[in-house]
Amino acid sequence: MSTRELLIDLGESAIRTRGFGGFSYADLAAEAGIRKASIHHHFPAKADLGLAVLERYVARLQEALAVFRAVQPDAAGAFRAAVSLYRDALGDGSSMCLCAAIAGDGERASPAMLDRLAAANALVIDWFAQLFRDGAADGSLDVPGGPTQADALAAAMLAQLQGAQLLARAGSDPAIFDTATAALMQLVRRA
Amino acid sequence: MSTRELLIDLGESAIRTRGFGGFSYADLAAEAGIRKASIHHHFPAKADLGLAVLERYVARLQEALAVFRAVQPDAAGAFRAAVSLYRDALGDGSSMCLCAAIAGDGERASPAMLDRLAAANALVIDWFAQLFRDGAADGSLDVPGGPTQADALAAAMLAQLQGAQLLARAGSDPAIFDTATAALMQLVRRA
DNA sequence: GTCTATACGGTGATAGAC
DNA sequence: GTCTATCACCGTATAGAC
Repeated sequence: MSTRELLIDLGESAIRTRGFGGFSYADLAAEAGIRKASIHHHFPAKADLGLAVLERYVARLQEALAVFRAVQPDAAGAFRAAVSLYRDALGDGSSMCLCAAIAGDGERASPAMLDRLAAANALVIDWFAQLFRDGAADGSLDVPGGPTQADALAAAMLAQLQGAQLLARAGSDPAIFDTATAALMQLVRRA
Repeated sequence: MSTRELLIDLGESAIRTRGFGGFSYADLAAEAGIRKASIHHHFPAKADLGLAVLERYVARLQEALAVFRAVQPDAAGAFRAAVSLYRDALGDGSSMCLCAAIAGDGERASPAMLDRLAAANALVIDWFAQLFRDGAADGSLDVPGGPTQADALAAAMLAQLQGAQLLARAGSDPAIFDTATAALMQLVRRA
């Protein structure tokens, strides 16, 4: 693995556990086993690293969501896979998905990062909305309000997932995520 | 108003818009019109200020929730009032409720603050749980799953509200909050 | 690509005068 | 209670040798 890739890995992990403002090049250098100045060679400014982390993350997220639709037999299966994705992002309870982590720590991210963040949220919401429409059509999901409510429900779904991560991390207990998502999952899942 | 109170006001506002790690004594001093050292007189360490902000906030939150139950004719009214409280916390779209803000910016808050945060979340969840049980009993709320699901639904409700704030701030648009909460509100509100 | 060395502002915090 | 002055440290970032 290239040093650049390693730095993106470590950067993503750092952002997801401590926020974009919660780590320094010194931290990263120690973890990577190189010096601060070497990081600046790959990412001149911290915002450059943040953007690289975010862009790779969004690309992977988009890919993962597409795979869910491709390999799962129905909308319900893809839905469960997506919820698992957010649950897994919690790790031991100190981490969150990158979007929630960046949104969480205020305005420390660069404008370019905030743009990508908004685009990433929109991407996920659109994916859920389509999923709910398909699920209502194929009968695998019981969408309250029917297909017309798919868009609002999709935004609610993402808010639910990110909010559940926030609660779980505040309580340092990943199990909180399950409690906080069980209700909406039951509503959307056919018995 | 005492300087101490003023500092707590400014501190709360700063935390809710920029996170606990997102403001400095220098910022606060400029806003308050005094010097940094004067702030240290009232709050020797930044964690002291953070704790004071959090404690006052929790006390006020508890009071507000109690008032909702007292003045609203039924559980549905109190429910709507609580949702409005979280909606109003957004301000122009750059602010969040204190709990979401502190939970959001990683581990910059002191252990004492994180303890209070967990307690505050539990307080709100318990309030919602009781509300849902009462609403199911008085018929003003249509609680999915009935009173037995009140606890899980209460956690989901708080996650929904905080997540909706996160999304709204990420998009710099308070209206996103309404979209992201409409679905769950419809589920819980009797037609 | 990585290093040493350094610049420079910001940060939380303290001492002591008024 | 507020001030000036000062502190040690950490943050991002740069220059230039190897």
